Amino acid sequence: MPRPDVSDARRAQIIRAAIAVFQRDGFTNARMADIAQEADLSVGGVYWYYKGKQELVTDVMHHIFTTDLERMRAALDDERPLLERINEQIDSFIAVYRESSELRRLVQDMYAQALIDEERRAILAEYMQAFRTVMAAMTRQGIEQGLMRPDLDPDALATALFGMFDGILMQHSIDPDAVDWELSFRAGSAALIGGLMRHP
Amino acid sequence: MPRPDVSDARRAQIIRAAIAVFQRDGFTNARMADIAQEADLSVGGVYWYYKGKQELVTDVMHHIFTTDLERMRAALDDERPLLERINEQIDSFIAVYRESSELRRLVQDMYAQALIDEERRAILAEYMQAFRTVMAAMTRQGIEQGLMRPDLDPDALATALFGMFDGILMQHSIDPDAVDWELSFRAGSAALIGGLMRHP
Amino acid sequence: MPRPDVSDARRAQIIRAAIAVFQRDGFTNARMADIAQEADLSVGGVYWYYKGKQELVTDVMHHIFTTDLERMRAALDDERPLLERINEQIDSFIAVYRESSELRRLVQDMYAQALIDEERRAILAEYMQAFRTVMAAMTRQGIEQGLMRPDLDPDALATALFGMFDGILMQHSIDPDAVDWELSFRAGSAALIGGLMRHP
Amino acid sequence: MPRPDVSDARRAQIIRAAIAVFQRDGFTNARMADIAQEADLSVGGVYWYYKGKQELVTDVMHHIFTTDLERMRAALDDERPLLERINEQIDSFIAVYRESSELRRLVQDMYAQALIDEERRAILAEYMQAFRTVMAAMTRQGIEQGLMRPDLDPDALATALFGMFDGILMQHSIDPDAVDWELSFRAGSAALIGGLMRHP
DNA sequence: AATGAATGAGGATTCATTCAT
DNA sequence: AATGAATGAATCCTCATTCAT
Repeated sequence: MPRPDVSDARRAQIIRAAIAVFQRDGFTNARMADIAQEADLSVGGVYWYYKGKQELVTDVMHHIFTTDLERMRAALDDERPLLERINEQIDSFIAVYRESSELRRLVQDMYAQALIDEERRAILAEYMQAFRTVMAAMTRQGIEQGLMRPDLDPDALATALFGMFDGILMQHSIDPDAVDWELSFRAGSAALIGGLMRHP
Repeated sequence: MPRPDVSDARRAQIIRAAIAVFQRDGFTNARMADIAQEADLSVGGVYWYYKGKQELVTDVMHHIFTTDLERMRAALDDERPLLERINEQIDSFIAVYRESSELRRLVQDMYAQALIDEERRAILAEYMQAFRTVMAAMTRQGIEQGLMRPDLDPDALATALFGMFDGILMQHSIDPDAVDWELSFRAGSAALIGGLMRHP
Repeated sequence: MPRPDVSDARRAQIIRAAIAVFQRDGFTNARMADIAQEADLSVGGVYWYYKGKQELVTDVMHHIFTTDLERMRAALDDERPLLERINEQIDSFIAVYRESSELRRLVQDMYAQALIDEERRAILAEYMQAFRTVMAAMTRQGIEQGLMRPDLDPDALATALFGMFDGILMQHSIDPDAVDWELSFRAGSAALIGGLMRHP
Repeated sequence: MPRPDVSDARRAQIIRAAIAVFQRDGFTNARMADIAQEADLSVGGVYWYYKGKQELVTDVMHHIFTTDLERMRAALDDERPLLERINEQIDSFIAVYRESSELRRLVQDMYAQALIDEERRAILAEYMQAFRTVMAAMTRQGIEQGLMRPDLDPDALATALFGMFDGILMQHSIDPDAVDWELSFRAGSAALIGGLMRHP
């Protein structure tokens, strides 16, 4: 009678612990021993499932972004009216962050890591590109449908919109008391999208 | 006859070296020995002027932001027409980054550091607040002057605008080939500010 | 009906795997996990038959030398003419090495181990002594039979002869291209034995 | 007033300590911390002078062989009678080992290392080749001068002779009580060289 | 003022060994 | 009998910091 395979459970358990420790201490300061303890494992136990700290960091990054990426890609094939979908994207962006704003610490650290490590940079680049692709496609549809001004640059605007969201969260994580991120999200996107409309 | 005090020159020399090394390797990976070498000093020489790595990092952060902070504060007391001053802010933001885009690596790292170290968080928070204050004051003036819609939230919009700039640069630093930051800057701010106007 | 006892087969299987891995990586670098894999067993499976790495190393050493030792001891009771037996020893030494020169890596490693571990030293000492005993006995017979010069020291010459063989193989294993071990064997033993003869 | 440069002294001090520890524990088992302690330094102190354990091992190997190598090479340019020089080589080989027989442990370990590490193999190969070159050159001179039999293979005999010396020491280090290495040296080389002579 | 040799705590990683199943 | 997940002690190496000169 073979024992049930606990590999997936263990890996999940380790990832959960790693996220917790990385959030608290940052990728560089985090110690493997602490991750092991947080995962109720020995150091060697963590190494049974992960080759090393690098791989753990990379896997955490993938793990963090996977859900978001899938949602964004799904939005591309959506058939509903444009403004509805745009607002849905914004709403889901807000919802995700509201539920797990503490993950922001990780994202911030990833941005720093990306400048030093090529593999991590590539992961982030893929994620960002996916978001921009969705936003740019929506703008293109808006232009085609006559909703938006025809002289717009969809890619530049997608970059600006994603940047706005990201930059607002950044400020919130640095100074939570001074920044009402949700209000800024809504005000900023309303103004920005308003500026795109043909007859505002 | 006392020798001339070279302290300021030395500190500047060390800061310059530290910026170079921090940019290349990140705050955490950077080694004091490398900074010393870059500054043409011995390790002990660096410690003569700086208590330790922490202080050096902090000082670099202050140094990086000081110029920007002063320019922004000056804009508040400016008497010229609003749109002119807004555009000037945008232009100078662009100019600064164009000349020293490699400093972005440091900023990104600072964001990560801020989540771990309270003192560094405070420095960043101050800088961000200063920018938002300037932008919000301008929006308030725009509303008072009847240029902009009266239902706007100046603070939220300032957060959104600063976030947009910062977020665009973030994307550019992660994926330079995929992001035309200057175009995104101009397209984004045009749309955003356009959305604020009473009669666009 | 009890299952057939596979213990001996398993041990042989493990020894075979251990020899392969020890040859490749050396005793110290070799990992139990690799030996287990090579033996198509789990790590725990190896430990079922062997108390630990130490015992495995020791057993491999015994295993390697057993065949040689038995052949040498047989030569002592041989009734054939002296020179014939000497040449046979030399030929079989050559034959053994020709067929399994890769085992030399193990022997070399054993010599190093012997200096650190007393039990392993004893195993080697026994093997070497057996060879010397055979060679010395032959020399004594040669002197008694009037073939060789009466002033010879049989033990010293046995040491020299065994050393010569061993030392030639050592050089070959270090620098295979520079050393024709078989030629050196034959030239060396011809000269050495020639120097022992009464009327050469 | 600059302090005197202690680098050479320190390196010598570390090498001395490393030799002691390597002799006692073998290259692989030896711990950097023990070497540091033996050298009256901290671990970091050792690393100030040596990049790592590898470099320390390599340097020790070079250090051990340098003297021998130089003596051997000098013998090639010697103008004295052949037999005198041969005997001198043998005598000096004996003298060196008599004074530092405990170094043999290191040599033995090097042989084992050589099978695993290419750089170390090359160091040993160079040393062995140098010895063989000297011995072969002497044999060639012996043949040319009519002292030795013309059908000899100088290279093979050089290999055999060096092997004999090395192999005798090997046996001595494994079983000091059973092996009179000096006697074996003299008996073995007398017989071997006797076997080379034209009119013995 | 400045040097740079020296310190030593800290952290990632390895691997022989164990043991619940 | 056999598995293989899990343990944790051991060890190499790094680097911020100190201090005698």
